[in-house]
Amino acid sequence: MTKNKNATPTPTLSDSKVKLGDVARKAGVSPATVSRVLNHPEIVSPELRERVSRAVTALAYTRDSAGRALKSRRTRTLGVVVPTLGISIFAEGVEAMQNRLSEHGYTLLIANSQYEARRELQEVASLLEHGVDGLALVGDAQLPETHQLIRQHGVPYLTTYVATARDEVQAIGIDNEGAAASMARYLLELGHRHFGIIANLPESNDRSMSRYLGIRAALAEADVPLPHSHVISMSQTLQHGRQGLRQLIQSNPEITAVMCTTDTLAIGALAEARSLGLKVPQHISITGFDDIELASQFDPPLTTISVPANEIGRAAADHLVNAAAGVRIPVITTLPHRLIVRGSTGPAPGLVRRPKLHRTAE
Amino acid sequence: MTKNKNATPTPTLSDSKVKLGDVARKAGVSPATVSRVLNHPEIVSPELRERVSRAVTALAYTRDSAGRALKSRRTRTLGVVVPTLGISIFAEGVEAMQNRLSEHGYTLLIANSQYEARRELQEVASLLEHGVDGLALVGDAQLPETHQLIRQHGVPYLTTYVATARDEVQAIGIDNEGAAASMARYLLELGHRHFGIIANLPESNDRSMSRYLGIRAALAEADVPLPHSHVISMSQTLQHGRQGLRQLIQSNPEITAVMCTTDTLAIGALAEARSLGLKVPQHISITGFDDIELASQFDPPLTTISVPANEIGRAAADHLVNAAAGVRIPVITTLPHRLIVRGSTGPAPGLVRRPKLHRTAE
DNA sequence: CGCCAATCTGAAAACGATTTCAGAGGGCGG
DNA sequence: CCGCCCTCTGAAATCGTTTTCAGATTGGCG
Repeated sequence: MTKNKNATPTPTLSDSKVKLGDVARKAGVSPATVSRVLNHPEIVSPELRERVSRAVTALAYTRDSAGRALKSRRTRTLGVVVPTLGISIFAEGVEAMQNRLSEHGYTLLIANSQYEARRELQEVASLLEHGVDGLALVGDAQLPETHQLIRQHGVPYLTTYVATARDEVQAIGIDNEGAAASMARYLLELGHRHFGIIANLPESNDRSMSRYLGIRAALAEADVPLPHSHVISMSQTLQHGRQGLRQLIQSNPEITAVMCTTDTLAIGALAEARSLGLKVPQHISITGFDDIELASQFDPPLTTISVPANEIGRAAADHLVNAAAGVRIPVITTLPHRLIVRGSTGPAPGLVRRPKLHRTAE
Repeated sequence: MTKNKNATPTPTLSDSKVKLGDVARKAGVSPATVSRVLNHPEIVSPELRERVSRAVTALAYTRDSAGRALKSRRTRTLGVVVPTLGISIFAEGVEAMQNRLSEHGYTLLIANSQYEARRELQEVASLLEHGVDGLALVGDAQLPETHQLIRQHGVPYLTTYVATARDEVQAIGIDNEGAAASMARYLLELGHRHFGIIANLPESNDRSMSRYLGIRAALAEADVPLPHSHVISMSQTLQHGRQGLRQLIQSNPEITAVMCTTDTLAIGALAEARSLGLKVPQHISITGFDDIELASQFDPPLTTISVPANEIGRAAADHLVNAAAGVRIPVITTLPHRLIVRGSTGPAPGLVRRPKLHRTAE
C-alpha cells in the first residue's frame, strides 16, 4: 500500500489532474459507473447519472484521451493526406471535413504529400503510427505499399475527389473524366474544332490525367484530332497557365479553344490571352475546372466545372466516422459536378481570325 | 488461460498486433531494453542495440502511440486553430507548419474557428482533450477563457500572424500596424491625400484592425483626414471587395487611393475599378495586404505587403517542438514583411480627374 | 589480486480509462 | 408468498509502453 490518496490535494488548485477515480469518489460511486455515464449514459439509472454528471462538472473533469485510447483502441482521430493545402479545393475539402468531424467529437490530423506518392506513403505511415481511426486520401495514384500498409493496420479509409478507384478502394468524388468530356462536348457544340489543352500532369495527379483523358475521348468521338503539340503539361500556377497559353497559341495559331485542367491554369491563360491582345471569348475560348472563387469574378468570368469540395469533405467525414464506429458501408459515391458556363467561352470564331497574331492559320 | 500466443500466428499475416513484448522475446531481451533502444539508443550497448533493431525490423514493429502517450504523457501531436483554411496565407502557414513538424515526427491536429472566438475556444478545448503537446493560435483576439484553459492544461502555446500579443502570450508574426502604416506613407509620398479603406473587421480579426489602425495613424501623422465615410468594413471576399470599392467611390469621388486590408478585397476592388471604367493607377491607386499568388499576376499587378506565412508556420513548429520537449524559450518574434510595389499604385492624379464618373470632385 | 564504481539490463510498477463478470436488489409471475 | 429473472452497480483485469529501482556484470585502480 504505497499510496495514500486520502488528503484532498488542495481542491481549488485543480491540478488538471482530475481523473476518473476522483469523480467517482466525489459522486460516491465506482469508476466503472462514471465511465458508463460518460460513454453510455442510457444504461445507468437516472439518479446516479445525475449525481455523476454533477460531480463531473463540479470537478471540471475531462477524459484523458491517452488512457481512453489505450483501453478502447480508438483515438477519436482521423487523418487526411492531401497533395497540398495551397490549392483551394483541397483546403476547402479539408476544412469541411474538419468541421463535420468536430461535430462528432473527432479531430483531424492533417498531412500533405506535395504530389509525391512516396511522401504520401510516409505521411500515411506517420498518421497510422499516431493511431488514427480512419484515413482519407486524395485521388487514385497511391503506391501499392500505401494501400497495403493501411489495410494491414485494419483502418478504414477511402479516397476522395475521384469517383472510382482501383482495387476496391472506396471513393467519394466526382467523375473527372465525364465532366471534362462534357465540357469538351459543350465546346464542340459551339463549333470549336481546334483544341489546345493545358494540363498539370505529374505522375501522381490522376485527377488531371482523367480530365485530360475525358477531353481526349470526347474529341475522338467527334473525330476532332488532338495533335500532341496541342497538349501542354504545366505545373499548377497562374504563371504556368500564362506560359502554357503563350506556347500553345504561338505554335498553333489555329486553336480556338483552350481547355485547362484547373482554374488556376485557366486564369493564368486568360490573363495571358489579354496580354497577347486576344479577346476572350471572341477570338478564343478558355475553360477551367474546379470553380474556385476567382473564377466567377475574373474578367471575363471563367467557364468551368464546379467540384463540390465541401460535400466531398463532409461525406468523407461522415463515412469515416461511421466506419470507425464499426458501420462499414461500402460506398462508391459519385457526387454531381456542374458545368458552369460563363463569359470565357463562346462560339468558335468563323471567318474572323484573330487580329494581333502575325500569321493567320488560313 | 484464454490466450495462447505460442503458435506464431501466421507470421506473414502480421496482425499488426506486434507489441513491444514480442520484439523483446524475439530479440531475447526484456521489454525495457527494447523501449530503451527505441527511445534512448545511446544508453544501451551496441550489441543489444543491434539485436533489438534487427528484431524490430524483422517484425515490422511500430510503437503503439496510445500506450506510449499514456505512460509518457506526450502525444507527439500539436494543434493549430486558424480562422479558416480558405484564406491562402493560413493554408500556407499551416502547410509549412505541418511539413516542419513532420520532420520532427510530430503530427498536426487542425481546427478552424471561422473567425469566431467562441468557436475558437471550443476547438481549443477539443484539441486539449485530445492531448496535444502544444498549440498554435492566430491573432490576439481570443476569449480570456481560451488562454486560461490552455494555461491550466500546462500546454505550451503561442499565437501567430501578429508580432505582439497581450498578456505575455508568445507571438510569431509581422508588425501589421507598422506595415500598413508604411504602405500609407508610401501613398502619401506619391501625393495621395484622399484615402478610402476597405477593411474586414469582424470582432475577432485583430490583424485587420491593426492594419486599419496603422493606416489611420500614418494619415493622422501627415494631417490627412480620414472621414468615417471613407472606411468600409467588408467580409473578405472578392465580391465584397468590388462592392466596397463601388460604395467608396460613388459616395466619395475625390478618393484617389484605396487601401484594402487584404489582397482578396483589393483584387475585388481592382476588378470593380475596371468595371467602373477607372484606370488603375492613373485614376486611382489600390493596395492590398498579404501578397497572395494572384497579386502579382493580376492586371494590373497589385501593390501589397508580403506576409511570410511559410516562415511563420515553420517558426511556430520549431518553437512548439522545443517547448514540448521542455525547452521553453520565451520568444516574441517579429518577422520581416516587405512592401512590394507593383502596378496598382501610382502618383495621385493631378488636375486630371476621372472621366466616367458623372460628377467630379472639383 | 581484490574491491569499488560504473555500466548496462531486467523486473515490476505505474499511466488512466474501459469493460467483463458477477453479485445485489427489486419486480413480477406462479 | 416464494422464486426467478432482469436491471443496475462495483471489483478487478487489462490495454502497451515507459521508467524507476536494483541487481549483475565488467572494468579500473589501489
